Amino acid sequence: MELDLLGTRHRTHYCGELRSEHAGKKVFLAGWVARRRDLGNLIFIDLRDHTGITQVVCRPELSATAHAKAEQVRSEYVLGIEGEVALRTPETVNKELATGEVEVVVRELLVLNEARTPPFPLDDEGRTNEEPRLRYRYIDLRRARMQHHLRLRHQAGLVVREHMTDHGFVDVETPFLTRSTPEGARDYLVPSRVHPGHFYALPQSPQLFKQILMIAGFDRYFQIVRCFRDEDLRADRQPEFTQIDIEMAFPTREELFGIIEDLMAKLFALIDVKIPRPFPILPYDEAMEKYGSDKPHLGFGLEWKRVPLPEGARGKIHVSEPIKVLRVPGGALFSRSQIDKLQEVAKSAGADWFASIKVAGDAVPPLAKVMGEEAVRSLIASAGAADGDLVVLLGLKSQPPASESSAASAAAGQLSVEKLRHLDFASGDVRLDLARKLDLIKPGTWSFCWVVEFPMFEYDDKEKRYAAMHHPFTSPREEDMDKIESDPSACKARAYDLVLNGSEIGGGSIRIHRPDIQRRVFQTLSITPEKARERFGFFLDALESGAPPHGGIALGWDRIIALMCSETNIREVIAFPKTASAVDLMCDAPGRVDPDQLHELELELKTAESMEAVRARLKSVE
RNA sequence: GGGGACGUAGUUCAGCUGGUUAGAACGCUGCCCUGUCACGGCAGAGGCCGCGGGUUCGAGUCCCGUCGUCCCCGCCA
Repeated sequence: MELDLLGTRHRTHYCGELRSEHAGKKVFLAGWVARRRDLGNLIFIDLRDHTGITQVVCRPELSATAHAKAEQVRSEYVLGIEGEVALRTPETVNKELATGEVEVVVRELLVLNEARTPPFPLDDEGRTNEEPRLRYRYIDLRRARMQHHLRLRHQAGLVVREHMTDHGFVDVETPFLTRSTPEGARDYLVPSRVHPGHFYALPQSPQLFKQILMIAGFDRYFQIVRCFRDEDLRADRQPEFTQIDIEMAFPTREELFGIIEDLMAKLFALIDVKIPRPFPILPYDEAMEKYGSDKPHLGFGLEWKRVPLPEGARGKIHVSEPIKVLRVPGGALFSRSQIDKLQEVAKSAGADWFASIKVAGDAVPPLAKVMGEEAVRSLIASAGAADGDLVVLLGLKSQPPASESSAASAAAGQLSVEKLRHLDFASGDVRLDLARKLDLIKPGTWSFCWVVEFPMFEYDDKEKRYAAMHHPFTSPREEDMDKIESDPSACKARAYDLVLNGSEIGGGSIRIHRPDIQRRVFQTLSITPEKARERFGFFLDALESGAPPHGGIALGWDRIIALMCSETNIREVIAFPKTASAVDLMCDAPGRVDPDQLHELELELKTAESMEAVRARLKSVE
């Protein structure tokens, strides 16, 4: 159809703005056709923009041209409407609509653009699958929900910038084209045309840059920054994601926590949530014991305890110590099959020994037959269970000792650090499963906490070496400095995570600012001085140039916004996200490139076919 | 890299132990309709049942492979 030109006309109001007090006003609206109801000689059009919907009415007696055009109009056409705001008669008021007391009577209708029939309905309340939504993201983003999420994200960004600025933090941009540092996640590489055979890497985080900014005397830095990781995706992980990157010189942990807690309070005020402060601070080991997680959900009870086997049970069951006990209030009412299912969860979580005790009056639990009544009673007592409760027991089986008295077998009865962590994590899975089954996770709960005192090092069984649990620039606690070499497993880090409702939304640490300590940490991590120089030489030089004590944190922006929007998937708060296989369905990235481009970069593809050819040649040589 | 779920009309789905011409709702197209707002009425169009192979007299349905989407583990702050 023939399209109209906007000319010099300008919009006087948004589609969600008009109220009864505008009655009689001449207005010009612009927007998309959400719906058209053609009653013959009377046509209603719901005109939509990001603010809402206004009903416009076309009558042939007022404008035959406008009415004729309105007959041709279809969903998602772009219209300009000139007309008069009219009060609706009481019986035609639409209470569902903010603008429902009025309508715009059309004098002139401009069809500014046509539109293809939408590939899916826009008012589907989330029923459309993600694949078509991502392919036609420009349609999907027109929905009120997506508009809300991205606009809230914008507002939240303003809060961050204002808050950080008020506290003396300076927004400094750091490079996207940087150097590959093969610690941690896989890098996205960018070939250099000017330096053939050399590659930039996209930053996994601006970690070293922000530390260097501290050395450079910026004192306090922040950035809302994109980071890149070439790892497999999840509901809460994208190959490119955004973090609020923060670093400060001469920090105390408490000061940083205060700044971040204030920030969180301001952010959640945007969704009318008042969050209690200060946030609880949990040492890592306590979080692992009680909640079986390094990102515990504190929005409900159910706390595990590590306990030794009761005296009487030793030798009767072959389980390493400690075991874990949990009181489930009211759990004595669990059915046999409910308990069986719990056991399945425990086993698939990695706890190979599971038992439960129903506490019901004087009834003797079956477990007493195995370990004796005394032992059972002592376990009930350790769990703090009372009548009507269920006590859940979790453990890892031990090999029956070969000879009673050998020191080796005594040690076999005790869990190693790694095994204990394994058992703790299993208990955490069971706890979350119970919470879901007992419906303990209430919507509207905003349970923040800090987890602190993470282990500095983690022993990697496969690589036979220690790895940094946070990253290699994290400082050990001052009182643990002597353990860097002597007892790495016991060395705690000055690292902290921010957790909300069982989701990790931030992590950081006080950094190493002294080159001597950095060298010692590298050594424990089996990073030779040569390797350290090759990878981080520039940074080590900077550390030797007057690095102040410093530390910071990075907040997972996508996750925070998703939580604020009550979304479980961060793709819902990212305008143009990628699928689980890191594909952009809308623009079909990644894609092949022109051979000329490759030639310019002096790159050559080893296609599957050419690899086959190479293999065949090797075989013929043998 | 591994495990699980799914893939049928534009969309969301149904399709039984394999059986004749693959359905529904919404959407779409045309006609009718002056107070609708999920408008209504009548008529209609629309399908490589993801793709390839196999089993079978016969496959949307069973088997194998492959591709895609989602979730989880590994991996990753």
